[in-house]
Amino acid sequence: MQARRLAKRSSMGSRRLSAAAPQVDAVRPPKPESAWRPPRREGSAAALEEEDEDEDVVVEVEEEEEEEEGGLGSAPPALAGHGKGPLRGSLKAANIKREMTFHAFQQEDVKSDISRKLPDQQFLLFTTKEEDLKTAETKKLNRAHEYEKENTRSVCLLEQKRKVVSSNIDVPPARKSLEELDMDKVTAAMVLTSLSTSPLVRSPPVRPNESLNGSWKEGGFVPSSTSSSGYWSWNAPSDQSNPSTPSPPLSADSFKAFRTPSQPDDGIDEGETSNLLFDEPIPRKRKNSMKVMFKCLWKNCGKVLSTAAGIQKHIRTIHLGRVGESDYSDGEEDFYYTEIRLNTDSVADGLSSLSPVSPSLASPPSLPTQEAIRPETSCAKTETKVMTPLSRSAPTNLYLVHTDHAYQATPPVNIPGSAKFTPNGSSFSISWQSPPVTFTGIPVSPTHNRPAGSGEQKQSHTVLSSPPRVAFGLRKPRGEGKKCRKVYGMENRDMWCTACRWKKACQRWEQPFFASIWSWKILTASVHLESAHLNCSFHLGLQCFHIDPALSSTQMWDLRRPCVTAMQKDSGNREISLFQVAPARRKYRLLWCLLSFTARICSADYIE
DNA sequence: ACTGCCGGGTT
DNA sequence: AACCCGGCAGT
Repeated sequence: MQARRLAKRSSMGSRRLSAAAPQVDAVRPPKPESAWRPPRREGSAAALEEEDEDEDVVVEVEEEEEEEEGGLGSAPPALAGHGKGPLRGSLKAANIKREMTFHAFQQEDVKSDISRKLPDQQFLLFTTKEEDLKTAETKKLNRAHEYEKENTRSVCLLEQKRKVVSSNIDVPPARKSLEELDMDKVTAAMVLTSLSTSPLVRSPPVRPNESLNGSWKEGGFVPSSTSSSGYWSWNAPSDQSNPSTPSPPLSADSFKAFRTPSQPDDGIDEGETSNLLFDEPIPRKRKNSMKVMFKCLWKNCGKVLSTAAGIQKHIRTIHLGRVGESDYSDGEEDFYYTEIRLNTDSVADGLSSLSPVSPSLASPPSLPTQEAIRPETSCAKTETKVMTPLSRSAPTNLYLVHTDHAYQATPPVNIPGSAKFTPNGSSFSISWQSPPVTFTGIPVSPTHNRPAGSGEQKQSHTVLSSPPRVAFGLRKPRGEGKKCRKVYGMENRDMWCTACRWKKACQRWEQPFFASIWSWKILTASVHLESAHLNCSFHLGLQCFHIDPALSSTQMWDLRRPCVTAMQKDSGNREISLFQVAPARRKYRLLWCLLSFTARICSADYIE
């Protein structure tokens, strides 16, 4: 058998190579492991520039962005040296953004998010576009009409999106321009006014696009026709909107958390970051009922604190062992905690579930997930349990997916068809978090997006109350999304994701990051690398991303552990702007992932 | 009939 | 663990 198989495969493989090539253009020849050495703070950062140039920019906005570059002014030390460096390129992600309902708006978010969180890190680079923004602003008026047009074209964009995608990493300008600040103020005012603040929602810098995009301003990011692009839409409605928030003014704390000491105040981050995450748009309905909590993601910890500072400290001192520097944060803590937003309504549940202990009990509605049932690593179990309960209240936690098999990692937001909660537990309906945000158009596994299917789900996923109790067997509902077999065909079996190759549930086409959209915070995502090599690919949502070894090798960030960052365009409609991976045992841990598309930073933690 | 993928076996 | 596949179940 084996022989047979091997033979078969080998032959296929060869075939495949040729076939596949096109798709993976982004990928570069595998690099020796050496590439993965632990990052050296300084030097390595060579540039990661992605040359996306070729890509046609779908969005006009981007044009501006690209120009800018100069603004990197205050890049993190690590980056600074590089000069334009690698990351500097503006994230072209913007292109995509348009496609997305979010539009420019999102981009900004992304940047901001990133910068915010990882100030030290390359993310700063992202922030960048500020300058662009400036320019944009000036042009804003002129462009306004253009944007509108674009919006109208949003639909077209969908198609286009495939064409373009590139992502460059921008070096974030450390500071905001005055203009931006003003804009931010304005925006912030708007947002604040409409929203109770949430960490997520910080004053968004006003971007040209944003200004144009009235939809979200209004009460929510309603998918305007433009949004049609539709992938995402905001349903303003619910209060649940995640972002809403937080009593605890996370703002300050939370922000800090993200910021690196190195760039403490630039307001940029804030401004930028503040952008909104998708959440921002949600304006109106924010209830004050939302509460933000911060949960430690450290294995077997699960501690939940009300402030980012608190959780950071907890992580620093307890898990990172930095007692002495308890006050100093380099941002690493960010990787180990996540923010959870609780709707007061559900707070009770959430809290109960939050407790590191016995969460499982808390979530009655949640169906028994396979995971729960399956024997898994203790960690996994723990996480699962904890998360499950949270799913309702704190989806973010769900992102942590631990599976026994990497290939089974569940996308953080895996919403199996009809809003069922999949066994993986991690799945939860998206609705929960971002009630306001509805992911409408994702081509991919539509099923995931539709929580609505179940009667329980309220209109438009808005609320994710509880997973449908459907008695779903252990068997995962059959995925409706694309599957590797269909996509690549039997002939290209090698191109299939490992899960498909092993006849397991396909993950490649899942949309793990959806969730990320709403939770701008670092999320633990299910994203994982398929192999231990840099030149491996990992799947985010629809796309299979290939890590470019070359870039990776040049981009090293000081995360205190080996990690690599790389910018990559995806070969398809989605783009991954930047991601970092750190080796975690044999696997690599995806620390952050930025999808221009989603404009969110995600972190994935792979647990063996 | 085809496809997805679970459950469990093999390497 | 990684890999594979029989066979069930959904389409």
